[in-house]
Amino acid sequence: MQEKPAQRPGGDGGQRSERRPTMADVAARAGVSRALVSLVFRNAPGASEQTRERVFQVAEEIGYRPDSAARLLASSRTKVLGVTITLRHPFHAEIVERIYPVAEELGYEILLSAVAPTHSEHRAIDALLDHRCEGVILLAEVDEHYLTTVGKKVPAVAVSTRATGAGVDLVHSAEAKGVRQALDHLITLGHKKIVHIDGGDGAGSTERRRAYRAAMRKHNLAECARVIPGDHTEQAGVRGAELMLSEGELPTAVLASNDRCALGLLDALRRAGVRVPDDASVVGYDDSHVATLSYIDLTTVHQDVEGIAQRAVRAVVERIEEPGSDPREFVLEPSLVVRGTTAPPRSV
Amino acid sequence: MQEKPAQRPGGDGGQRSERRPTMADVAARAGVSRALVSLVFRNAPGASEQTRERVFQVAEEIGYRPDSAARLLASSRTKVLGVTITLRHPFHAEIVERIYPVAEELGYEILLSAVAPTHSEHRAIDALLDHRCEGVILLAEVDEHYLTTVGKKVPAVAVSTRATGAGVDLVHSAEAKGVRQALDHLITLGHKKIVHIDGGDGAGSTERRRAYRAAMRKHNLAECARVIPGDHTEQAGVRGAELMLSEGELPTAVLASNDRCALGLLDALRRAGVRVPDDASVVGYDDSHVATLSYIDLTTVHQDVEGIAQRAVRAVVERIEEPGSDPREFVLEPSLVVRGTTAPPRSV
DNA sequence: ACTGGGTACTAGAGCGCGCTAGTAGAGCGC
DNA sequence: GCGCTCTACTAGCGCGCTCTAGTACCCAGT
Repeated sequence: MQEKPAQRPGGDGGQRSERRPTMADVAARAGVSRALVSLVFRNAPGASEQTRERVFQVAEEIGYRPDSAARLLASSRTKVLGVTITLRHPFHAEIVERIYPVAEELGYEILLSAVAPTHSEHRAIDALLDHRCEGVILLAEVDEHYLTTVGKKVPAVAVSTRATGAGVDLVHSAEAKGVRQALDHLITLGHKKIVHIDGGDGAGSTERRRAYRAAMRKHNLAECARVIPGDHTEQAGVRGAELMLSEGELPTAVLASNDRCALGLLDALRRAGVRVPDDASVVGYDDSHVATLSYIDLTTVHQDVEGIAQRAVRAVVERIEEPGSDPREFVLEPSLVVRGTTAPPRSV
Repeated sequence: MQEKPAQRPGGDGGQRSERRPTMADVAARAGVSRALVSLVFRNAPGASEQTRERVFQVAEEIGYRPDSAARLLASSRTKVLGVTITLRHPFHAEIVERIYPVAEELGYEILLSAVAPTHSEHRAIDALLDHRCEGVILLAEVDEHYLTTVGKKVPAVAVSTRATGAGVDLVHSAEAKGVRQALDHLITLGHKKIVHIDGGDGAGSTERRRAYRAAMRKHNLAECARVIPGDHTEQAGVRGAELMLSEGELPTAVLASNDRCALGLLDALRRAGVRVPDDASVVGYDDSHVATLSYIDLTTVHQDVEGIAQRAVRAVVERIEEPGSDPREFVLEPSLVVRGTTAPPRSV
């Protein structure tokens, strides 16, 4: 790596302003008390419209911004919500995008903490707690034991988990219903040999697997049912495809554990000369951003991201603002989105 | 959506502990002064090994954790670094994953703030500043004007930008070198008709576009040079492919703006029956996670993610710990990773 | 015995804010 | 004149921590 000096900034030469202005500075310059400034910034009654404007104007002039840390320390209320995410999971990104506006509407700020290889769920959550979040929304998976512990310290809501024993609010899709819709669609098209590549122990996988088996049974296709172990990554799709291809006879349709898995599957099939949907149909799960892309055009089970975000935020906020109620479970309706990767099987 | 009561947690019934323990609680229980506890937790000298252990033990017993907000308020040093990210950009996720361990090693904590449709760069940065970050690492793009403003308030480093006038540290790849390597590779294979789908005004695009033109000229292929306008999304790749296909005669090789663009391109080409790399070669840029997947196996320009993360963190930290030096620009070496999407052209 | 210099610890003043309790003054009825 | 209420503002404590300037004590050395 090479290092070279960059151009000097013009004008003031990049001098860091010596000290961040505080309320006292604003108060002094506006000729009022510190308390009055506090009042104004909290939007509390008790200041004349005139003074209010004056304070805001002075604040603007000297570049004052209230210090979250201090505010946070002084008030019991911090109005901060913590959110844990798994960076690699696009689904989490989409939920977070929807969380921001809802939180803002309710007057809460969002603090993010990522789960990464060197940054465990525990550390991510602890970081949030240390910053005095009033509540947490857990997108990243957590073991039930720790979830219980967290739930005792602070209002928490876990997304896409079924840890009903942890005593925290739960938000998730009706997985079984989604799977059922997907299978009904495929079976209506005439498919019988429908394989499921599952998501291992990932979020919602158990429910989806179970629902797959139940639906196949219901349609008297129990003997055609087959679950190939996988996970929620593209690799799982590729491995699933390779396994099926090596066995010579392909199923006419595959229900993937999620969209990422479906993508891997799609690509591996196409590489092998299998045309989708002509030779085989593929259904994903999540309806994540990529599924909607024209070149992928994946038939998939849509998760109500907007609803999940809404419910998650509202649940924590409600619990923060009036604690004591029993833990609740919010179940959102999934819906099948039929796109270009499903069609009737050949022989029909 | 349907709501149902979840199971009540066992034992203590999910009672929120009334008050979070403080230093004073630890001090009282351990029979020492508050200051001593502070000492111990800051790992400062001046406490006997015996007392130190005792304090830690008591803290553990009553579940004490130092309060970041208070600590942050009291000390001039907060040891917190802010990072802005664009949620949709996997490349950012990969950098953040590498940032955590480096920051930890240097004793800093990381606070994340996302740029989303309803959460602008400005708001993301402001949120970080309000939480008293000592420095910020900006992965999400910012206009030079605001970058300058931020740089005056706090040590900042911008990743993949060339805003040399903003007076902040800059970290980026030697884009030109990466492009040159890619083109050298293609030309050595025998390609002449090499098209570039560019990244519009996205990070690094101008440099890549310029380098592409320069390299074509150097190899006396200026008359074959062609830039198709695009951006950093899969869509750009698809549109580029459609455009080229509609014109009847395909180039023998395409340099995409980044991996996402290459992916769109790849898929659109394959759909149209164009075999890669037999009928056309494709090169991406970033070497992001997906490129390495076996079913994509994309030849691409590797960006030194580890190096970028390392330099970015070290740069802010150095500037925090000894301010006053001139803004620097760190340039990291890219390297071409040859995988399965490039081969000699047909006619050779 | 008196200093000197450690080590182990403590007192107490902030950090920037929120918030309760209070005051000063204006307006009003009697 | 008096009390009363209402608006517009202020004093000052405390949130949980850091950090400077101490104090108390012990063990040399003279």
